[in-house]
Amino acid sequence: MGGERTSEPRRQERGVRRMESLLRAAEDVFADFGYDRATTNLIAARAGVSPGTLYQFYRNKEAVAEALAERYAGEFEALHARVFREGIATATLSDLIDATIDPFLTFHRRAPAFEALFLSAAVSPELSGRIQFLHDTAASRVLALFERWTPGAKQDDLRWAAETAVVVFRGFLPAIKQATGAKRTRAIRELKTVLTRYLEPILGPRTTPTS
Amino acid sequence: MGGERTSEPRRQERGVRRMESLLRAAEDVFADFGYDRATTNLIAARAGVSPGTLYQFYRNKEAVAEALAERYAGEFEALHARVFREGIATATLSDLIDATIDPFLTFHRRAPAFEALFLSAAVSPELSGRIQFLHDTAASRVLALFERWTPGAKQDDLRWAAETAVVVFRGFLPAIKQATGAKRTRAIRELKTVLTRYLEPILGPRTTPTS
Amino acid sequence: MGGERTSEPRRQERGVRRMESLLRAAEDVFADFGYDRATTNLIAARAGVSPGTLYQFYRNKEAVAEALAERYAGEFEALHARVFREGIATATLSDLIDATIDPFLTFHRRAPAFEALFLSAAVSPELSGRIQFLHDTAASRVLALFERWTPGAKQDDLRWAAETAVVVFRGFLPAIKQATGAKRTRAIRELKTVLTRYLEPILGPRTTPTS
Amino acid sequence: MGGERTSEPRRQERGVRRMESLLRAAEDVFADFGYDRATTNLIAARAGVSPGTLYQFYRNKEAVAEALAERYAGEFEALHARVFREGIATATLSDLIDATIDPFLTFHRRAPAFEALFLSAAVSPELSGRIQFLHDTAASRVLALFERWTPGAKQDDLRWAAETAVVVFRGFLPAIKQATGAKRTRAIRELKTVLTRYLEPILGPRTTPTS
DNA sequence: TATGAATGAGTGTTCATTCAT
DNA sequence: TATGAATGAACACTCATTCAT
Repeated sequence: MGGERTSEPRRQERGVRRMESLLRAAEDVFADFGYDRATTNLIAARAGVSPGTLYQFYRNKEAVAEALAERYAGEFEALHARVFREGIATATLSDLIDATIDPFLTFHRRAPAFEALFLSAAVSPELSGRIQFLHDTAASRVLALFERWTPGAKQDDLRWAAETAVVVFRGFLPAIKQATGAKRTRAIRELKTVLTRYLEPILGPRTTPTS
Repeated sequence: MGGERTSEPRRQERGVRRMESLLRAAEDVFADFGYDRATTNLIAARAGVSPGTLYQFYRNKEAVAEALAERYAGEFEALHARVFREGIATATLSDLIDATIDPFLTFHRRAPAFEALFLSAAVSPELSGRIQFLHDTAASRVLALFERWTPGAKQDDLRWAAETAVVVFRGFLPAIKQATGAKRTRAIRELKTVLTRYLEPILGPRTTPTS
Repeated sequence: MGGERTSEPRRQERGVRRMESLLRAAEDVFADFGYDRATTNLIAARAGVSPGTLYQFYRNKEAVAEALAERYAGEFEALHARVFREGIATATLSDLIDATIDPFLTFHRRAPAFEALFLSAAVSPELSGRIQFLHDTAASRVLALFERWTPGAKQDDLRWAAETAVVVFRGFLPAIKQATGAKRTRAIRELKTVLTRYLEPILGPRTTPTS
Repeated sequence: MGGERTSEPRRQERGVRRMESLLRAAEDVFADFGYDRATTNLIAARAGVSPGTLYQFYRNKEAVAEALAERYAGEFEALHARVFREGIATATLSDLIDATIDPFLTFHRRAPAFEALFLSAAVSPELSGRIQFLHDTAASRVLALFERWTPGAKQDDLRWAAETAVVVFRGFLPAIKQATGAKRTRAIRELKTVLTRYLEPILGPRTTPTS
């Protein structure tokens, strides 16, 4: 009886581990080849299982991508929650930008397939929707941050500033990911410079957040 | 005599027209589906010919993409030559940015497959090389422009400024392409604002170019 | 335990059976059409499977041909080892020729695609190399046989005699394969007569092999 | 009027020249690639004309091969007529073999596509028939020669001797074509030795032809 | 649940042949 | 007659997906 009981969770556990390893494999493969050129067989092989097994856990290739996207979205969300939490206390705009940019750069370094998934637009309505959602989420979080930072500003200007900040950040990602060492450092510095100079006139240099 | 003369070229003309129509079809298809999901049969069909005809003019799918990329590169180059010509005479940095950005936005609107070709890195070494080349070309042209504009500045700073300007521009492209009407206008304005504010401290607000 | 043991191999067994049936089908098709005109789809169909299945076991058409050639080469080698074994004890040259020719005729009757594969030179470097190797192997085996039979003879003469014997044998194959019944018997007799009369002055009519 | 008259033949002349150059090109291509891998476009290109032109003179690929085969057959026939003419006056069997073999070796060296055409059996009933016909013609010519040489012999034995001689000759061709220099000479010598030793008991060493 | 064999529609590509000029 | 563009039916091969075990 006890054996029966424990065997069930054990199976689920194994299943979870399988899904985990498949997802990791998919991450590798999507990152290396992009969504289109990635094959489910290759993902399965890299996870050390047979093609059939992959389809036991994911309905199809798209579902694998979506599961990965979901995970990314979750981590992204958690990161947002952490980074944009109410009590973000920085003295200067420059500090604010540092505090915001750096965690996201780390995130992107640890999510190698993020670009591959959220760039190949034509994948699926599901995914296309999700990328838009992520972008909007990011923008509205940034907007909220801006609002807290500069309470009196015009909503519309702040909205565009937030949108722009996100666009600039995303635009820099490829250049930053591709660079290493000193070049990477410099590229990041330029990104922050761009944002600082753009945002300063809008947000003010050292306005203190209200809360 | 005239008949003789025109009879020979007429055939080549037909071929040239076919290549043109195939390239236009390829532009459509690549723009709609991306390189990977585009099929040669679909390109041929959209050009109104059979698959074999495509292969009479292009060795394979990659060759079609490369021909299109070549054309884009040529137009890009011509645009560069025009935009970054020596005597670019603008009073203010803002004007300079207008004079530079606008033609490129027009170009990108008229080259719908540009992104599709120059984004899917894994297409071919040929193409991967070309994208890097285009980027470098753009950056060095911008650098030359900056040098003429601000003769005294530190080379390295200008180089990074140029690089960054190109990165920012490219980063904005998707957002601008996707927007229409007032949103598009505003997006472009934000792009220019970003660039202006970023470059002003480096180039000075209204330094006159030497030549 | 036994169940465990057999359950794993059962899958491999199925695969092995498939490879076998594919190879047999390929043998038919290559024999009927030659390498060039044989199609992988036809081979798959004759094996009762879909095209994809063939490619699960063989990388491409050439690989199918090579697998078949490999098998032939193996059987050929085994036959050689058997026919040209040390203690070949025949009283007369005629007997020797009988003992040598007959098994090879049997082999060639049972290897219908042998000619198709080893004749169409342009198949692949792999195959082209193999045919030369087979020929050389045959010739050197025959040479060794001759040397044992006629220890005192001049090496060079024996080498050419061996080469010639192989050439004559191969030359007769098409005529023999095409003939049936009495004609076949007679053709074989003529082949043996040709060889006997050619070799007698070189090897001597009834020299006994030393070992 | 005279102009009209001469223009007609001139056209035919040009046509004949075209057919000639096409045939020569086909000979090259068939020799290099074999019938199957040869393409009509390549033949046309090597003849310096367009594909369409080829089809103006030959109904299809097979017809090109047949025309070439026809030419070969004609030359072959002429060669036969010359070699096997009534008054062949040689003192010894060895001389007879020399007088017969050598011209045919020359012929085969000058007809590079002969093997390619007459080996790929599966080409067409036309061609398959022709190869059989050529073989039979050769055999019967040889038979006639043998009959003149040895009037008293048994028809059936002579017929098989003739058939065998042809088979042996054909069997040696690849080996001889592939060899050069001293090896070629030796290979030819072995061929002649094989034939001499085989035929001597049947034809007698120096029987004089009756006529 | 896991395997890996099996499927088959679809992709890029070729090439004998036709056709408009 | 000559051209070379055009055709389209194959063909080799792939890969997402299913299925028997």
